[in-house]
Amino acid sequence: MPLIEMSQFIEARTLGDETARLVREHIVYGNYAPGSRLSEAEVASVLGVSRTCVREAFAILEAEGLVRRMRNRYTQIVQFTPRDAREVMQLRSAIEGLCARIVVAEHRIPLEELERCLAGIERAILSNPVDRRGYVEHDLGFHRALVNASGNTHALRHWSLLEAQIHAMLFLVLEDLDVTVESTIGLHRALLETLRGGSPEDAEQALSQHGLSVIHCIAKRLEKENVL
Amino acid sequence: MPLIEMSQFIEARTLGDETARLVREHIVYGNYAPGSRLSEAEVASVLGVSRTCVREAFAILEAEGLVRRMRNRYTQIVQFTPRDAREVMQLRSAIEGLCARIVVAEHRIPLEELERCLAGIERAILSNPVDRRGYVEHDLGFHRALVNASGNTHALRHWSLLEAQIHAMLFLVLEDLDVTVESTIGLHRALLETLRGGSPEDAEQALSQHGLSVIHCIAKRLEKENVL
DNA sequence: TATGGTATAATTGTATACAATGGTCACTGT
DNA sequence: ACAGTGACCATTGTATACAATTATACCATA
Repeated sequence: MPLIEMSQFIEARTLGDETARLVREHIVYGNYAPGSRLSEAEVASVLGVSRTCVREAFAILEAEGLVRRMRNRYTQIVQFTPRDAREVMQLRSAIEGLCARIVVAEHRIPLEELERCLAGIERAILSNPVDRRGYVEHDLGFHRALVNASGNTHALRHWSLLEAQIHAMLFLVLEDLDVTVESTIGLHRALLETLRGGSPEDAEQALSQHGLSVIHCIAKRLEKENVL
Repeated sequence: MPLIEMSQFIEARTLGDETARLVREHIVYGNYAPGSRLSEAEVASVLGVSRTCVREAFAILEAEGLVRRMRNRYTQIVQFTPRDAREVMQLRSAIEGLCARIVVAEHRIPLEELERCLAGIERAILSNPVDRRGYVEHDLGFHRALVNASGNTHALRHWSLLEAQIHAMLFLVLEDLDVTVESTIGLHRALLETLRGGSPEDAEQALSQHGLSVIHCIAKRLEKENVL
């Protein structure tokens, strides 16, 4: 019996795609300050690729809403305003509400995966209450699992675009995030209970509310950020 | 008094952006058959630009979900399955529901604009009942006006991505669209009445349902399309 | 005939060269 | 001193050249 040809499953990537991925990582992890300018030549030399690939990457990232290319001038990291935070979180809530409804209606709740994310959140908070990075990852993982379980690939695509922006915003306000085991775990456990026991409409409402409830704290923090 | 400097307002575009725009037009108007392959060199020569710009355009269009680049092989127009239609319309419904709720809650219903779109729909159907192109444009215009009026620019961005895909799908099934003045105008008038008189929740529900109701007919038609 | 391998063509991927644009800054004239 | 001008520099925009990969056609062989 021949070995499975893995090459079919490993998606081929061009240097342009790979560059986009690397820069995207830097953006969502807050390594580039919002509003700062990226030079094509500099990124190219740092990554050891040609400017052509970097330009392709920038074009992709602009389509994803992570950078803005000022034609004939420069491209800069998008700087999220409190308004952006509100709008993005509203949109996210709508999508997650939709997916929650589907997931409950079609009995596709990914219980094990959600539990694993909850455990991850708990572990991240307990192991290092100061460093919120692990928390952010697992929290987003929880929601991603839900969206993914809905089976709506287009919803997942759009949610992923929002995730990158949310991730970037959260990493900006990491220090101000007041996450305690009780509140966060409590909130997510409540969500899980609604998913298990509630109607599709209950689930939609719950997820929608959950997303909206975070808007205030992020927006307020960004307010200060932008004043600086 | 000096003339207003228009150059500030006309957004600068690169050839890559412009190429993306042109190809996008062709896709959403159904000039390229779904699944057909686009050659970089051919597009470049037709438009009289270099392959570099075409590649940038393809990268953008892939990020928008309109083409798929098969690395080292070719890039092809995405072919929507009935499942895609369902997923896209579900997502669209969720976003429009959100925007309808906002618009009603914040008393920002763009009445004149919506009325103008309704008139446009009516005119398009009456003037040429066979050619549905005008109808599609004005129908989408109605919904775009609503999303736009919500003031949520991110919702508008994502909705626009969906619009392109929906536009492409509708132009595929134009002949099968059975739109009569009574049904279409009636449905949209009902929406308008709910927006004017109903609660934000009523509006959300109405818009959400409206979008979902069209899924069936599009999906069924695409089923046949894909069999061919 | 079917299979498989090789040379060749066609196409995409990447790098580089050159053009064009915008900004900086010294210089000039009032 | 200050506004305006122009040369220069840095950066982006575009085209072309070349490398790498994939597809095709043909021939040899079983």
